Amino acid sequence: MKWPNLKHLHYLVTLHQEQNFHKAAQRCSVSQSTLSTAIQNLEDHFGSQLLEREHKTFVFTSLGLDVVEKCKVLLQDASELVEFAQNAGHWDSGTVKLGVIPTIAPFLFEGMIGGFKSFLPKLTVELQEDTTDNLLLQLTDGELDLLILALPIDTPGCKQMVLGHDPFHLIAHKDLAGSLPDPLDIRLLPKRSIFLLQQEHCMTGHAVSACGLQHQDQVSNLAASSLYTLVQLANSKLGYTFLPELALNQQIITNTELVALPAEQGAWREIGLVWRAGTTRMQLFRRIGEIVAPLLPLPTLR
Amino acid sequence: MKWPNLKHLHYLVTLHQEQNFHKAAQRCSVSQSTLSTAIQNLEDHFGSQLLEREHKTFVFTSLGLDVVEKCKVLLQDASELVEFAQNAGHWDSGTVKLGVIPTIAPFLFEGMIGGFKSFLPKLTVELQEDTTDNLLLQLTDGELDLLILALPIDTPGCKQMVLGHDPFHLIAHKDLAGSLPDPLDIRLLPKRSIFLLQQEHCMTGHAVSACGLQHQDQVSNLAASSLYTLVQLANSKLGYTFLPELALNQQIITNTELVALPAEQGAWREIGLVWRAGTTRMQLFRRIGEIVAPLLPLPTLR
DNA sequence: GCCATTTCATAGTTTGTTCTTATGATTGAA
DNA sequence: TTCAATCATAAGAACAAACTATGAAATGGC
Repeated sequence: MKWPNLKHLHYLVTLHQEQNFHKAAQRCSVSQSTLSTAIQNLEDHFGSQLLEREHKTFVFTSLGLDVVEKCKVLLQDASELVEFAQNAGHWDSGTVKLGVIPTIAPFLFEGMIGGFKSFLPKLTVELQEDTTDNLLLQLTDGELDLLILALPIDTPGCKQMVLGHDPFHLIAHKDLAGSLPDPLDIRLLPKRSIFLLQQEHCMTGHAVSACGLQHQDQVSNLAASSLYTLVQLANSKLGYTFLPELALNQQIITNTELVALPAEQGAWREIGLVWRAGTTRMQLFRRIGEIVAPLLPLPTLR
Repeated sequence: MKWPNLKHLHYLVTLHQEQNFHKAAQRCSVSQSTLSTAIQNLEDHFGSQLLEREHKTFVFTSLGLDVVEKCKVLLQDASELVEFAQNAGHWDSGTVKLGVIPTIAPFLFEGMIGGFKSFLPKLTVELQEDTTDNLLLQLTDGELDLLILALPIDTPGCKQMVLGHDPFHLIAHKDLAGSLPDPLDIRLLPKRSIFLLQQEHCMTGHAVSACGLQHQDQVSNLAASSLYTLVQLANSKLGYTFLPELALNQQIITNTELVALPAEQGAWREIGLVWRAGTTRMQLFRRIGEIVAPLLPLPTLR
């Protein structure tokens, strides 16, 4: 058995990601020619074509694509092995690359960093903020190890662990709050008066379904890119919005003219951890869950 | 990320199996010093001890043992990747290392070899005969790819596929057959008159449970090591035995004075395939199952 | 159409890693 | 004490992987 060189398999994966020899070589800190010959050597070793080259351009063959996928898994496993050995088997040390969505991250980072420092002092945590879709891609590619997302969401090949609930609140300027229907019925609000985030933020979908806003005319066409924008819009009496309690707890509407009104029963999103099925670091991830859970809003009985 | 050399990880696994630098080096076709320094380099790379050396002898540290286990998995995955790429994605070529238990192997080998030649001509099959326990160990270690076993049996981490039934028959010398109770009731046979295989053959357990022989005095203390021995014992009028129909179909009692009597209803073993959960070669294994199944006894309605 | 640019392949050389042989050092058995 | 077994170490040979420089084919702007 002639074993392939993991470094060269990594070149192959990077080439697939960059679709360009030069850029891939740069990312691997080698010269373009090194990467080029390494790929050719892999093809020789396998005795089959991974790329179809034609006139200084190339496409991956379907075998090549399959091999890339398998390489990603193999490299992931190899790096977990090295991490494991380097941490001398200590489950609570090493590095965790943690991804968090933007509607959770700013309200949780401070508490998490403190919690990790106290309860997992040997652990290095690298935090990364991005949308759910991007984070999930990076998770399956091994670029991240663990995600904090809003659930429910479909995560094929991954395991979820629910950490807590995060209820939505209707946010209104105090001058407008008095004229709201009582009991609160969102369907009675003016057309286009509810501001939500851009579609790529999963909170929009969760708020829509949790608050029964499907097919409703009340949602504004203006889509904000952050919760802070929503606060500004509402504070300018331009309309209403929804914010998660997590954000309210972090004083997001302090120093504004806004008031928060409990949305209807059952209007919440769940917050949970997501990791690759088949990771070897479940014990660590569970511990992280135990640290994060108390930072989430307490369940209120209503 | 500095990637470890898979060849060196293989050295480590071999050292663990041989518990001796010299022998391990021989098996890897390198010099003893090569292996010695490779292991030390691995330790440097990991920054932790894999072996405790003392006075020219050594033991694996508990970390070392854990690393060995992970290495086995990694090497297994790597070799599957290489096989896959070398077969250019052709599911029906390459090599399958197939293990079969001794109470099945001799009666199936001829038909299997013919079947594989006809229906999977590009496939190389390496056959190996051993007890269930040994085969399962080799399967999980990646030394074998696929097993043909008698079921039911517990196979953690593995998937099973039932191929067919193999009914047990009571075997008696023709001079003794007339004096058997009618209808046949095994509990009426003389004490210690039934010969079975040694305990390590799973057929013993299957015959015992299928024929209701638990806690029965009829089983002899003499434990045979092969079905051929059982035939000899029965043929010498020393007592009775059970044989699977699979063996009878292969003329195991031709040229003897023996007759086969159908054992009671429900007295059979199942024969099935077993492979590692998570293999990438299921399609091939299913095809192999389709080739082997017709070689097994036809289900007879009784 | 022409020239600059982009892109991947190839050649020759340098660098670095891996392996071998030879040797040393320690232990236990004869 | 001597011999055999066992693992570690050192120095140089063999091999693999990297770099620089260059070539060749296509694309795009002028």
